[in-house]
Amino acid sequence: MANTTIYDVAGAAKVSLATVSRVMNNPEKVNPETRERVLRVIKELGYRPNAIARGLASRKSTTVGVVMADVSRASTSQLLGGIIDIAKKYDYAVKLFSMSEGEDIKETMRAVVAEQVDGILFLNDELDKEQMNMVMNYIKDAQIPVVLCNVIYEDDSVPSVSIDYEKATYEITKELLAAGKKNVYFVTTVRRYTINVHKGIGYRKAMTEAGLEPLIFRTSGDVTVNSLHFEEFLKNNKVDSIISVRDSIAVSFMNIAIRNGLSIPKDISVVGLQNTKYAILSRPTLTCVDTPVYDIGAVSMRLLTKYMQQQEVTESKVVLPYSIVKRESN
Amino acid sequence: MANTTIYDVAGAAKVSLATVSRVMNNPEKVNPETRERVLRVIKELGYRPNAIARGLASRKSTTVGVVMADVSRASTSQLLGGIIDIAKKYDYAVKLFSMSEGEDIKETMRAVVAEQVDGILFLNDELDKEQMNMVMNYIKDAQIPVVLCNVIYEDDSVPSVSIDYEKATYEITKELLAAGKKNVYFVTTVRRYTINVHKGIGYRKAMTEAGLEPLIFRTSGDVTVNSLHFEEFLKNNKVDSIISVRDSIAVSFMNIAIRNGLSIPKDISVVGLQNTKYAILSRPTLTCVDTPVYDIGAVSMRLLTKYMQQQEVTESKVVLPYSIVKRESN
DNA sequence: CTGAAAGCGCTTACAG
DNA sequence: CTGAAAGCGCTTACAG
Repeated sequence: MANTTIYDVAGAAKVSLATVSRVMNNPEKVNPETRERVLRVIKELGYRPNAIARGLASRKSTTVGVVMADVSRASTSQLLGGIIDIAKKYDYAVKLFSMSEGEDIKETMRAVVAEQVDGILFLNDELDKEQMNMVMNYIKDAQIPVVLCNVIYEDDSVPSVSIDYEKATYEITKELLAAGKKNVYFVTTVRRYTINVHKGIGYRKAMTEAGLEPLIFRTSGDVTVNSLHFEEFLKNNKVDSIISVRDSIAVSFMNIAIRNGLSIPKDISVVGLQNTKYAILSRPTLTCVDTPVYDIGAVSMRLLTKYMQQQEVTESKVVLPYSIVKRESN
Repeated sequence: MANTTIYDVAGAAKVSLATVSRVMNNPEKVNPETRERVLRVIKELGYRPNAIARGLASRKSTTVGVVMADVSRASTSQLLGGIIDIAKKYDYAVKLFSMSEGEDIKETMRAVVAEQVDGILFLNDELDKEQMNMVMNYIKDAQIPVVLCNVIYEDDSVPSVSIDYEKATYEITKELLAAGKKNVYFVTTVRRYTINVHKGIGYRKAMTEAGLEPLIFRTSGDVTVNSLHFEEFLKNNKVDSIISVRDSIAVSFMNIAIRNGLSIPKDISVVGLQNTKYAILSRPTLTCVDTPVYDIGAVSMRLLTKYMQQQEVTESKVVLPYSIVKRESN
């Protein structure tokens, strides 16, 4: 039972291997009786076609490549959750490729292509414009469908799924301003992730419209590092509210503020832009823009199946809705 | 440049495809001059062998299958981080398979085998004994090397990597008892994950040795659910310390306790058994057994490469060291 | 050291 | 509706 092949099935069902293959791929072209007989044998032997051989013969691997920067980031794993569920539903296998900082990006892309994936889900939002151009051109040359998954890239020809980060951040900034806040800081990462850049644009817009100077504070995603930053920050700046690109950074900020005798939200309002589990495990709980990360993953995967199967796509740039979850921090 | 094949390389280098293949797989068998010539052409054309074709011909896919329950769990993604890094180093591709609750386990295993992976990393610790037996037998029949990654299974013939959860929990329970605690509760999940069961064994042992009755409280991993549980729990029980199988649950507990006017650690000591980011983002910060999850993933993958390449393995059950990180919560 | 040839386990026109 | 045969892009004994 170790390795049943199509020949074994053909032999046991007394048909040719071509017929077995047809039963699996074009059942309607096979006489119902023969079909049933073959199906029975397949079941009996627990036969599953060798995916590699099938891939070579059909020139389709029914595998998608997921290219990401870092799995351990919460958003990455949430995206993966959505991707895997939908991939399973459509019978695609999922191969993972990481592009760590400092590694050869082109080499990784070459590996992805060599693995013969039928489509690519690109989740790495840590590349700069030039690198993105290179990667996208490479994929285009290889003629592999691609969907950007929670990554912003200014080229309308590349399909993508995300939310309108600019608008969401604009909106929540307006809310803080409407509540009478003046010194609204935008706390973002030192690293320039594409989506965080867009959050920043929305924030600036709201501030500028209100006749205020944008106030931006950059810090590390590493909690041990940003704690020290925040002590400094609070000492040197007048601040009545902050908007943080990451929930964990917002929570870290709240902890420092409270330790320094400040009260949240009385002295400072705090909002996050993700709505992860950190937001409900903090004290006070964190008001957030809710980014539907799992859905972004799921929808990307679904969109990619359409491209891989040459189905018609009406909307190549999907913008999912978001909501704002009001909690205790503002 | 879309799809360079071995024939293109052979043609351009004026050798047969067999020689090109040898340059890639057994370079020492090729005349250095020819080898250099071929390598130059490979580089020029940006050639990478079609992984699928190579897989079929060599009957090795250089792919490992990672079988897990749920990607979005923090520990899963951390394990994945270690796995991916090492897989990349050894030139293995990584394919993901999820086994969600209620799905057909055998069907998933059939899929894994059909995908022709060279080895399996099994991360799903949510199966019961019977299910594990079935899965392990299936893998054995298929003759695919497997390593259990942070999963406990009582069969010494199956290689695995984890820490000694029993001992770690025993130790930290002893520490609490040594500090004079009497009502030490073990807070675990309703679901019986294999590693949590082993944590429980260590806890019971310490309690029993101290002549105390084990006090076990089961709750949900879902914060909105366990918050309510904890209110009830605090009302009805005398408790001076808790040990939680998950950091997030410990943090949730602290929040509820503090909201109910209790002080941590003055009234209740709290410790976690993971050491995730939750432990440093809580107020107070959480004392933890530090489980080196990334390392468990990395070491599992390394171990698996040895099996896949028929290298000798001296230690099939790897038990990694852990440490205890003292913070503010006890 | 190198090439011709068989074969990996499938799919897919092509006949019949 | 079914089978024989070619072919997918490689690897690997086998000759030479």
